[in-house]
Amino acid sequence: MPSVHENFKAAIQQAGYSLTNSRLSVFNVLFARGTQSLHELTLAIPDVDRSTIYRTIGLFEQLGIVQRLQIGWKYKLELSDRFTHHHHHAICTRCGMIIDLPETPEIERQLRQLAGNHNFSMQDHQLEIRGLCANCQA
Amino acid sequence: MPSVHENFKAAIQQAGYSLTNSRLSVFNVLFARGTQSLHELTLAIPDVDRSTIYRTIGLFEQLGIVQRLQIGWKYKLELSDRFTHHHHHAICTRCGMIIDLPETPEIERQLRQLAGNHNFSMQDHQLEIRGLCANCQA
DNA sequence: ATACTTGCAAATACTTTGCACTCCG
DNA sequence: CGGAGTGCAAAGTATTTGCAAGTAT
Repeated sequence: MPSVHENFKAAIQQAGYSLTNSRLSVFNVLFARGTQSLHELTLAIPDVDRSTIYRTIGLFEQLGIVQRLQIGWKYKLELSDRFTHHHHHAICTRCGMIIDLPETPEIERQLRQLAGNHNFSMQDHQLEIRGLCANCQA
Repeated sequence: MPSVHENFKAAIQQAGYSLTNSRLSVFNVLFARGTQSLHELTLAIPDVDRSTIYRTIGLFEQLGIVQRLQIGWKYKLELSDRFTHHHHHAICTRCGMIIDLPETPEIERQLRQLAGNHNFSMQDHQLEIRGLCANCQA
């Protein structure tokens, strides 16, 4: 049972890239703090240059290590399903809170079928639900 | 049965805003050309200043007339469900083509239930499926 | 008439790039 | 050692804002 970090190391190296301190830092912050903006990431890792963080995120995205998540006008970053469990997002339109919702096999199955009906082969999907969280419904 | 344009006019005016030529142009281009980037929008309407287009899109989004759609790193704009039918997007990761998929009541029902299980009341949702289109599967 | 809108130009914010230097394998 | 990776600074894009002038109701 490989650990998360071994998993990360393998993802980087098997693709032929080096495991550097910058890349490790970015990964660690994403792992420790979860979903966040690129700006937050740069604040969390002041010793690594902004441009390096951009390049790192670009690489991670290409390798499927992180995914972007659109929240209204802005986007945030988080580790992909490979490092967390696949989940969806419920975003409260009033307070902005993000709740993670688990994937259900039934929904997954339906989506695959829907795509298949249109001769499209699904590799991946992203779902965002907007509405009101428990607090804001009051 | 109100026409699309009457519908638009009502949406703007009932919210207390004026129906101006700029706003009408932006709406018309979105209606005629479908999903497109803000940049494409400015090219299509050179007589309207960029900042006005930004402001217009901001207003439209706030009024629920347009929605943003994330395509990889960039976003595109399209009219919301109120002016088109609700649909999902399948994006080919190879050629970038976007296919519209119809909503199914069954998926809708499941999502609402999933949200409800977490005390979240769903107002709206957006789904993006990534994979390969028929051509690129070859 | 008058408050809402727009154009213009300038300020911000965000992202990418070239190049010389550093570090990993 | 040799090429991949990084910092720095500067160039590009994208987006927002203040204000004077224009316009819809």
